[in-house]
Amino acid sequence: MPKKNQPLNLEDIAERAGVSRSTVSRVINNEPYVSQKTRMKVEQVIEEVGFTPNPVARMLVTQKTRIIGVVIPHTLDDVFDDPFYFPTLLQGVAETTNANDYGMLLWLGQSDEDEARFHRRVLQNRLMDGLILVSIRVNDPWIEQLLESDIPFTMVERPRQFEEHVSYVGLDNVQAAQMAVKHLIGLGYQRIGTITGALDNYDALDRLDGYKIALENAGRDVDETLIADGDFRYQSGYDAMQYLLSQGVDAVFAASDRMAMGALQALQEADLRVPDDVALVGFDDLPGALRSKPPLTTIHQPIRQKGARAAEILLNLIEGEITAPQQVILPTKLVVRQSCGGAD
Amino acid sequence: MPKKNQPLNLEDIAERAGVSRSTVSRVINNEPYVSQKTRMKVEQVIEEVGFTPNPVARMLVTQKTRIIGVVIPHTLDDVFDDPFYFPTLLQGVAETTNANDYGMLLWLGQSDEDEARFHRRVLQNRLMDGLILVSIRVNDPWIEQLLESDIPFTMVERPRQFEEHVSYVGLDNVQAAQMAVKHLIGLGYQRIGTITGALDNYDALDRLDGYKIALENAGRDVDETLIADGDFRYQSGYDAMQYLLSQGVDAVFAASDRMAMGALQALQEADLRVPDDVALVGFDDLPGALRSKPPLTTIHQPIRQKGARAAEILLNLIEGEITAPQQVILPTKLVVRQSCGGAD
DNA sequence: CAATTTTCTGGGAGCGTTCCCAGAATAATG
DNA sequence: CATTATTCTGGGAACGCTCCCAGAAAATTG
Repeated sequence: MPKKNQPLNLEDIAERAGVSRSTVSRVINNEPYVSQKTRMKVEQVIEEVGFTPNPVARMLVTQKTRIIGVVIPHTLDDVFDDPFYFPTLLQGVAETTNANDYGMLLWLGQSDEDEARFHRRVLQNRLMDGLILVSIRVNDPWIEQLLESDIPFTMVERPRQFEEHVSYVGLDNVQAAQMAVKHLIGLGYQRIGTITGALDNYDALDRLDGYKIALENAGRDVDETLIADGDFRYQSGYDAMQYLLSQGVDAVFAASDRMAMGALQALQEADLRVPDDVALVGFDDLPGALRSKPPLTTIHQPIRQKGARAAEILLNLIEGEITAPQQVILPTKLVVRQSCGGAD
Repeated sequence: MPKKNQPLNLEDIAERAGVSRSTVSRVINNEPYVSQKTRMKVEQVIEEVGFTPNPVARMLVTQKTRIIGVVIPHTLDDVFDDPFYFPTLLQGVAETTNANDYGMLLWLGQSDEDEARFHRRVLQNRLMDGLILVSIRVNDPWIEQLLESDIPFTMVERPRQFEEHVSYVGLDNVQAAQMAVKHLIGLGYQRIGTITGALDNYDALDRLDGYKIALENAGRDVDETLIADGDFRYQSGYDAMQYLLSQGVDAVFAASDRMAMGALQALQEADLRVPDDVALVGFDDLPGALRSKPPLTTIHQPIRQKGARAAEILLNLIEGEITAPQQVILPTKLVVRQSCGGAD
């Protein structure tokens, strides 16, 4: 028998096993009401010919694809100045999807593509049971559109709009930034500046808030001239640090490690020592933070878990295990190294 | 009219436009033999209700999914010591898939998952028209299995087995490594060592070959004691450098920038100056190479294009534009910075 | 052991498309 | 204006599953 390249189907298996299509289907889906004997026979045939049911046909009837989308809009160049974050997050998502036999469709916004087109492509492609939104900008229409479309989705930042209607896995950014700044205050620094992340980003806003709150809690005034706008990237940290030096600071909280490293560079070029002349705290705890000179005091965040949890919530939403939006805040912790001083 | 949440189908559109299902299908697929008048009418209705045809139903009949898979087997921890590579490659792939309205299904092998299970999940999931294989290890069964299964696929490294049967986009690694080492020779270094990549990786093998060839071409003997095994990662570069110092070297070619940076660290700790005491050349031209101290001489490779081209070839293969396997070698170039000396 | 319940099995319908074919309408021909 | 060629249109069949229902077989009852 010439086995032509085998798109076998249920009926073929049924025939070979001497049963009906329906029975084979029952066996495959582990349904009850199949006698032990026929079940074994069918399983044997399936094993023999290496049959896998056509997922597309199944999707068509069940109206479920077992695919989730991961959307990273806007060009990645921003995100990728810290290329560590994104792959780690994806690994977290994959952890969950792999374990639950879901697929993961990745949507990367292209720099030269207009946003509307990208939105349409993703939203109209009705191939996904749900979506994970990564690094959504403040006021981005994604959230609203998705809420209307009633496609289940989760975010990996705490949004500020629609917060109670949206599922997300976030950090206690405010709290974390507060910890960092409080630590600097505790060490006796007087003029503590900050380098913010891109202020169209939810995390950046929260970290800035945390900075302010920490100062206020310590009974200090927030000096707006000590707040330098950055965008999470190395270069912006470098530039911001130069500005802050002109303002006079003795400590700086940077909203990302990449910026802290940029700041470090600026300080070194100005022949200033860290932490003796200026203390530095970052955020993220990148692998490189450990190796910088001096090693960077920073806030550790569990990126991988963020992805994994976000995917878990999404799957629960999809499978109707839960129906109300779910919000999770993952813990961060302050990792004290040498860049903030006070260790000795 | 209470618009219940709208899974409209062709027939619904047909009704509203006063035509038949078939005609609507023709309009959507831009087929001829539709009168201008009805075409306009149908298009208007589609626009009005915002209809998109169900992709799953379409897949079922056309037997095409317009989805490609990107497979990164094995745990990513290796790959992610250099997290830059992988996202950049994905961006390249996305460039092509976005432009051609394909989706990109990402498969990340999980560390705790056995390989066989992973293979099955990806191969049996007949949801992809083709695959891109990233960072496949030497002798990995993937290649053979895929060749048998006649699923179109491309690789982003030049494999050493089945080379003529496989489509790939690679680098002229041998040539590139040769350039690097030749450059060191030209600068007069005498004891030139190398730190290899993980030797179960095709690129690593080629780069090692290039190193040897360069020495031979210069009429020198290859001294095996000056070849230190690394695995592309920072730490391995550090360790290997310490070994090479014990052997006595005045220049080192590292098969990745990450390892070169690790080596740099080892050199600094040994109070040796680069390039005065030991010269260093890396591979990859990571963004960080520019910022290391001293800036790293390295081989630049077009990662993003690699992804884009691999995807292009795959789509051609899928759509039958080409049928024979296609091999592409992308150019690399030597970027001379300070770490190799001779600049002044 | 007849009557009822329970387990098991097969076939029809349907998911929403595309493809194919036949027939209607229109245009081009002698 | 009859005939042929061409454009246009609609409906059946198929893709490969799951779901539902009805009927057969087996197990459980009084």
